[in-house]
Amino acid sequence: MPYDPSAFPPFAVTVDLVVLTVRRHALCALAVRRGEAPFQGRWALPGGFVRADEDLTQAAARELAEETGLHAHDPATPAHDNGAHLEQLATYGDPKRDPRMRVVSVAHLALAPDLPAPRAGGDASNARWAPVEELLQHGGYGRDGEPVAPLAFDHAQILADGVERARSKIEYSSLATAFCPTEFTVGELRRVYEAVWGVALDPRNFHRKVTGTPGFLVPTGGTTTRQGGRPAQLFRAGGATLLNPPMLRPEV
Amino acid sequence: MPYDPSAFPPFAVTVDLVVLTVRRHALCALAVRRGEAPFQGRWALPGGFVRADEDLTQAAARELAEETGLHAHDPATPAHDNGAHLEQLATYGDPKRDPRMRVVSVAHLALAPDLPAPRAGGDASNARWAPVEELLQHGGYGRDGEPVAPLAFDHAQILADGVERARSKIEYSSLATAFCPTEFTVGELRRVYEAVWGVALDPRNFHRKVTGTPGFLVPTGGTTTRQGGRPAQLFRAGGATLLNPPMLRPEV
DNA sequence: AGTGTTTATCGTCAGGAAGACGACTATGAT
DNA sequence: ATCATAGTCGTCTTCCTGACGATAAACACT
Repeated sequence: MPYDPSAFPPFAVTVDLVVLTVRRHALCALAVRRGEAPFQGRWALPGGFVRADEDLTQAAARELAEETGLHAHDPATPAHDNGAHLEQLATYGDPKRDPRMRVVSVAHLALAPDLPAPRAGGDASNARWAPVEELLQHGGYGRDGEPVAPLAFDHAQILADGVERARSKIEYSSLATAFCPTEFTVGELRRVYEAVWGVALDPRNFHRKVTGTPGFLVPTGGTTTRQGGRPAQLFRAGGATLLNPPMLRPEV
Repeated sequence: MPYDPSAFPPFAVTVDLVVLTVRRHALCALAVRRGEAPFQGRWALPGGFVRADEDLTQAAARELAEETGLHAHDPATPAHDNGAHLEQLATYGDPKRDPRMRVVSVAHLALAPDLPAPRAGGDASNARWAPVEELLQHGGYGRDGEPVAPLAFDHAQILADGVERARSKIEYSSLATAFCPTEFTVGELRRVYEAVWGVALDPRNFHRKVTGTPGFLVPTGGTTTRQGGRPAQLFRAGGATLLNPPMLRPEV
């Protein structure tokens, strides 16, 4: 039976990106300002159309590189090479999510260390890192006193889903190291957990947990650095990707 | 700026279903035989095109009802009403996954109790419950001596992802009850875990764990039934959806 | 030099949960 | 009556966690 184009309705397929990082003790997401209707001038998640010959992951990696300069490393890549972690998040396909046409968006979640400055088409004023609480609050006013408009489309929902994925996934995987540079201290890793979960963790118990889990952290031998206080050992992420038993997220 | 159809390539969007159940102590998935090319005559996961005015979840629920007669209950629905659990799994969009055209498939995972007999377009010979190991083994021979062909398209990968999702999700959620009828015993629930994980669990420790987790199981008062041996208390799924601490999957 | 501050790291202790199993109970089958 | 089968209750040991005391090694002052 030959291919019959009338047998199915055509869709546009996009990828949207939830790019998370930790800056100044807060979990932040990359937002870009929309230059055109609909939602012109509003903040949105970065994203774009999937090209005709492109895999979904390729499209997400391409958009990520275009927006941040980060190259995603394949989850298969063993060692932490300071590229961003990239994984598929979920797909959003409400018929009315884009008023122009039928668009199905395959959202991806990317986790990056703090380093990069955002750039959207070379124009820095149209891209920024914003604390996720700020992007998710509906109505009210941001830190700068400017009234906060909700994200465009269903991007608030996508962002919330991405944040929730990140929060739960660092419990039982070594994913939190994706927020850290190649070499990092136990304290830096702890501050990642604290920022992502929005809680305070006991430094001693945290240290015991992460250093006691085999394969999670490997000391780089080369040892100290500073962040104030006593020098700390430097580690890099070990081969272990699953954390068993998991790191427990405190209640309440 | 008006909508410009030439700005993006058109895609076909489908939903594919990983429908799992537990029968005769084995984790089984619903497979349908393809009636047309490509992969004519091969087994595949049930699925179909998303309609122009349909949400992705609606499309998955519709396909599920068409193939099994099961109606999915919304995850928001509180009580276990013997409908199937349905959730989005992942999206597959390799440019070459369908030789005819560019198809993006949003796979969904459904978990159902044992009861229903499969029916695909009214023809029972074109649909069956098959143990997932049998569907996933490449080459070799099935229980009936018939040579086993791999599933059509990338459905082996989708099935494997769905099985893995189910295996990990019953660890920390009450999802295993979706494999049980409305009322069930602790032993029946344990046999679900054993079938999904492919391990043996200690009946005493399992009983202590599930009855000791508040909100997980509620006794129906009406109490006994038989499955051989001493009568057991009947329970139904409680309101708790998260299992903390999780049920531990035995190693090795 | 001495003192205070900050962060890192090691240790101790009590409570909770899980694995291993023993023991007892209530059915149906022989 | 005896056995086989499942369900349910306890016990004991071990491991992990949370709470928290104590020490160590840097820097910023005075």
